[in-house]
Amino acid sequence: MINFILDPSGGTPFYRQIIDQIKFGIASGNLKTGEQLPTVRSLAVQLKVNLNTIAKAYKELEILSILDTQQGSGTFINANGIVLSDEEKQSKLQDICKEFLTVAYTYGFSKEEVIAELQNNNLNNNLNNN
Amino acid sequence: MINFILDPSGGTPFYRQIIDQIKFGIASGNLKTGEQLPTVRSLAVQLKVNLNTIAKAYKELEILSILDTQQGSGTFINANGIVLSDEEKQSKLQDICKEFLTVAYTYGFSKEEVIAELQNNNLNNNLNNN
DNA sequence: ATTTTTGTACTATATAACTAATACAATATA
DNA sequence: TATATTGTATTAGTTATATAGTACAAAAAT
Repeated sequence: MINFILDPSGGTPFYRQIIDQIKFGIASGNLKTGEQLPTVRSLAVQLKVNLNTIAKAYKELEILSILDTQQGSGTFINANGIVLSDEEKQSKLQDICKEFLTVAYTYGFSKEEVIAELQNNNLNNNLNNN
Repeated sequence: MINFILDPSGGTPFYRQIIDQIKFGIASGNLKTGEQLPTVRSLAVQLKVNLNTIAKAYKELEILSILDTQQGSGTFINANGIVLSDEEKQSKLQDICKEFLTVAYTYGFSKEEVIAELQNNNLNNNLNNN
């Protein structure tokens, strides 16, 4: 379960706020594998936006294999995060690490600093089966 | 020194490609502190875009204190990465680490995996004075 | 002091992004 | 088999983004 909330200021599009909250919900363990998300209509009503805005968020996450959706029944958290081959996983890992280090270095942080902070971070997830 | 290149396909805006290449140039050590970047006009001619496109990239990096620019003389790599107070630095470090871990977890990577890959990464920078 | 070089500001335009209204289609349920 | 529930598709309108053309302003160089 997760409590969706939209911030109209700040400039971040509604659909992206929803995407981020779902991603963080998974990463933090608040959304479990197989769990059903609110229907596009119910969440649209709750957040006072059009149902297409919700559908757009769900769709993007479905393309990433984060969600699993069937017309008629609903949208669910997919089993094992994003599905990639071993080569793709390794390449993706290198990509996101390089991107992250570039940002960190540009801010003046050292590799040791970021690793220490990562180890200190208590964000955890419920999907790992590596 | 750095060799700018623009990819018209791929959808990434020209000005953002320039920003990314400068950031990576700094993170990789190919751009040194105090080094002058090409003038907005010369780079615009070289890349066959309008000078405002270059100016927009330089401007965004100047706001982040990554570049230092003076009308009449040119644009230069600023001394010490982004300038922040200790509190701001710590907060920023936590922010980017949380963001990074969320992405990593969503892809199914464990904290150990990303730390191992970070340690394995040989990207280095020339700005650290921590 | 004049000219050249450098970044800046203003304006316009085309494209993309975002959100909504509403109709459609597939599945589940009574 | 109807009907309700769920996601999907189409269309439209508004706003934001990206880029360019051109004029302006500040600093350096002569």
